Amino acid sequence: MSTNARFAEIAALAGDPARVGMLHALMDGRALTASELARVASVTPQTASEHLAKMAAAGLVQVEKQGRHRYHRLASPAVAQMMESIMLVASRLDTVRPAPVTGPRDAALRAARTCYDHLAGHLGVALADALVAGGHVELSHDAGVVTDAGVALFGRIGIDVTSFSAGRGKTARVLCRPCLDWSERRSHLAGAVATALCTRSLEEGWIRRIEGTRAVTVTAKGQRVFCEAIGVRFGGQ
Amino acid sequence: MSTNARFAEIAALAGDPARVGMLHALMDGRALTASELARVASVTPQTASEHLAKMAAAGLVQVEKQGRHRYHRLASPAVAQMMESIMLVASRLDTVRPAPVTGPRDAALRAARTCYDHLAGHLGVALADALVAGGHVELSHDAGVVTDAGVALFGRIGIDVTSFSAGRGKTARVLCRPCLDWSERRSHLAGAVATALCTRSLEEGWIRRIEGTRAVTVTAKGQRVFCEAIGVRFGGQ
DNA sequence: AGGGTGTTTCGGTGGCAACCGAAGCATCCA
DNA sequence: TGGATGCTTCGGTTGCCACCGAAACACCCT
Repeated sequence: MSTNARFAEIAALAGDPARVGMLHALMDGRALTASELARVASVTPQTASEHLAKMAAAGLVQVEKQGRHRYHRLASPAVAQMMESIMLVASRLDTVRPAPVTGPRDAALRAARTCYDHLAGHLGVALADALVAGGHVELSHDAGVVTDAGVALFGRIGIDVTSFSAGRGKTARVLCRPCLDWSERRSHLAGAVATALCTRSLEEGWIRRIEGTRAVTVTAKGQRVFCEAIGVRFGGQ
Repeated sequence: MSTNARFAEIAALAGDPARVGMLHALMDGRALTASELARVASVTPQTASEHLAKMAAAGLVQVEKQGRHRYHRLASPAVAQMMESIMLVASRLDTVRPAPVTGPRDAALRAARTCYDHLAGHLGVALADALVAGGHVELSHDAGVVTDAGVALFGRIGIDVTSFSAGRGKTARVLCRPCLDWSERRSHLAGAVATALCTRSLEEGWIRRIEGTRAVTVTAKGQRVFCEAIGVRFGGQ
């Protein structure tokens, strides 16, 4: 198959509303069953099955059999990044937004959500802002670095930045990248450090997943930690 | 329109072989006429017109009228980055490649090409390798920085790295990002510095565009400069 | 004005793919 | 072993869309 055709195949797969629903639901990195995905996409199980078979064949999702369930997950971080980049174009930075009808569910998503393996939404942007303001991270349009002060800060909340790049020598500090947030229209942090921060936040109960969505809530403990350790200012403070 | 539907719309537009051909041809950042795009996509002008109208309406391409020609270009760098990320997924890093039938035209593309605004292909990867090997750039999976030695090197070939981040203060060195090369399967450089390098290379005649494609050739002068200033080793040396 | 070229609009056709109902497998449980 | 549940395969229908020929439109040149 030619390069062009293969490209079109992938994009076309991502171009169906039902499949978009499924892929979107998988964007938090978890593995979901076929019926769960059928539900989020609002199609019957048969139809979902076809979609999933196609996406699996094309290498967009991976399937894992477990008893009578079949768990599906995104095949690779590259797929998640592709979704992000399409979302970015779809959010049309250049045009005025036509009355974004945001339901309550949407509001939670905009407030805080996982973006495959890191934090996004208002929370994600606030964290990035605080880290930059505190001199712990330096961000440009294209890349980001963790400063020495940042290494110390992450160490204080239990994240060993240097461990991520063992053996890489000098690149120890080059561990994050900006990721344009589709709801906030500003950069939040992605990359190894951001992944670690997200993972640790879930482990420590600083944030909690809202069942069935990518949205998360910040717990009271989380607010304290994010405020005191990182300097995030939440609404009203 | 809901977020999901808009996402699907964009991806579906990118999911047609003819449109892929056109978008691909626009990936070097130039603006092409409708008939040129019809030719590269192997469709009649009427069909191309429809495709272009749709893509323009969706915000994928921008149209500029000039006399009886209509020049089309990618609407934004975000679109180019979306294309790149889809290409990456389409190249399937995880599977064995099924006999990549590479014609001579493909060979030129693989050797050296522009990737929207920077250099890719064998040349792009060789440049990135040389810069990393020389300690001028540090790259990780997610980000890259130009070292002090790198700032000096770019200065010697007429690129003032510090000028790119005027007013940004500390982020002066954070100016590049890795971009996985679909033909080489390794990272080349993207970002502001890479853009400047590409632009300057064209200006100074170190590389020359091959008419009608994204491919470029390295001139004798270019070989000398890339070798002596940056330390790139070309085949046979 | 008139011919030539680049581009779009219109109408019609063909093919593909998303969808569902029904039936068939696979797996777990009693 | 029989029945429930999760999932897939099959067959048939429907609707959409890519495509082209023909014709109209826009612009340039002489």
